[in-house]
Amino acid sequence: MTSKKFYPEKGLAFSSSMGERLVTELRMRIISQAIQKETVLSENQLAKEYRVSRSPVREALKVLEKEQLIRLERMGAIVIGISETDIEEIYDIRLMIESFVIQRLLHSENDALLNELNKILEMMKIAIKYKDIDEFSLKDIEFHETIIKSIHHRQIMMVWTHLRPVMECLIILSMRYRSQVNDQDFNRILKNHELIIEALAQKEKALIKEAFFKNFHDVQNKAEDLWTDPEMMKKAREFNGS
Amino acid sequence: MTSKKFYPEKGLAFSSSMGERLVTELRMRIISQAIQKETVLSENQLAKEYRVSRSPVREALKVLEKEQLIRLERMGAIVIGISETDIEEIYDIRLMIESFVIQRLLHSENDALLNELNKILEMMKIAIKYKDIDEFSLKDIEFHETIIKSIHHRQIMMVWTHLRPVMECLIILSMRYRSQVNDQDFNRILKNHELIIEALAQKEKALIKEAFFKNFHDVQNKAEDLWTDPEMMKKAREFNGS
DNA sequence: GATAATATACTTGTATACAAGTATTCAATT
DNA sequence: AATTGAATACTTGTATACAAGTATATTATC
Repeated sequence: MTSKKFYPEKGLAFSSSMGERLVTELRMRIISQAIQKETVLSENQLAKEYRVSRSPVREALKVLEKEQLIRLERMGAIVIGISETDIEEIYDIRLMIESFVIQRLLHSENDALLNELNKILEMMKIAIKYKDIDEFSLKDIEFHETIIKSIHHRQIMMVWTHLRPVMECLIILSMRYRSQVNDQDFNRILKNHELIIEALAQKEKALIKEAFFKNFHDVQNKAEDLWTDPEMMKKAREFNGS
Repeated sequence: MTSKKFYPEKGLAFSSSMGERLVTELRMRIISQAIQKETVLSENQLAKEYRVSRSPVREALKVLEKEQLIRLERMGAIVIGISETDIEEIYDIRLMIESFVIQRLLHSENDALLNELNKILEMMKIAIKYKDIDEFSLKDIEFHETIIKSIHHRQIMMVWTHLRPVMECLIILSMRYRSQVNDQDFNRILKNHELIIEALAQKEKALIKEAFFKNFHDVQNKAEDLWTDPEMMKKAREFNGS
């Protein structure tokens, strides 16, 4: 791949194919508006640009279409991108998933889960300490994924898996932005996650819901202007660690 | 494509590529257990079998992997198939989606929707009258899809779109089975759908939920032994209209 | 006979070639 | 000047070729 990468290397699996790398990179470029809405992408053009053959490009475009980031038409793929409405709706789905998961969690043992969550939380703290924002974002997502995984519901997991890549980009960008604007946000996020763990330990539905909602509110609303301000987004896109 | 098709032709879009056709056919074969669990599929073998090149096969396998019907490994794709737990879980998701939709529907105008639903219901009746079971199944799904579409929520729609193909197969097979075992089921299903329309017209939450749940119960539980009895499944698979 | 090395027949990932279809351009004709 | 029509430069869908890696089977060696 030729030009500057916007998606963090460590988010990728060790041995990922060209196709997979292309997907993550294109996805990040579309969501961060480095590739603008309505742009027409063609397989040949992308193949040339990223110095690969059409096969992996084709594969990538199919994935992005399923994520509704592009529209595959007869002559070229049209970039759809992400609107503010989309972001709200994505959090609708996340809320749906996590509500379902909470419900199930009440009826099952969760010591192993709490242990795992504490581990991830500690890692989040370290990431912040060393100002590794991207790592922090990835661990944040891992935190929630761990909770979702714990109920062993394949179909819920599928919905999550399908949603995750896009949400991951949203969170990475949003966190990069915050790290430049308001450092203190991270402390609150850490606190929220501590609260979630505590609430899960007590197994009280109301408490758990409250903890989740609190985190939700914090995550969802804090970076609103990022998505409308091209300058801000440019900064977030080109941010590279500390 | 060479051998007998299990997926109804009319479920396919007019101009679908080899890859798309392959997906629907393989999906149906896996879900209906014509291809058994643990079977190892290779791109070359499938290409030879269906007389196409590796490209469309490859494309199809990628889709089936996303649906968790197969597992792509280094040497071949392993068929996972669908368990009874999976079916339950799929209906969990469907319930989640439809609950969300109901919630939204209460706050919006729905005359156009009711009209559309009545049209589809009438078509379902005609389909039954002429014993076109597959058409009935497809219309049943269209009925629910129409309701979901009506709230204009792209992300909910994405979850549905992702879930639909597998559910479509489940419903098609289940309906084919019922048509051989108990004709009267269809009348009840029709009644359930009438009830849904009426409830939606009255815009009363409790009533709507009841109508949906009633239909759910009927749909979910009636063909349980189909999924465990290979003989039954064989019949459902090879069923071709009246 | 048991084990190690090699040969082989597979597998996928990527590159490329070709066919069929579509938008565009530009010139000829009315 | 407007419109038709052919040439062209694109597009995707599919087939095929090649490289790199992996499992299996066979052979050679002890």
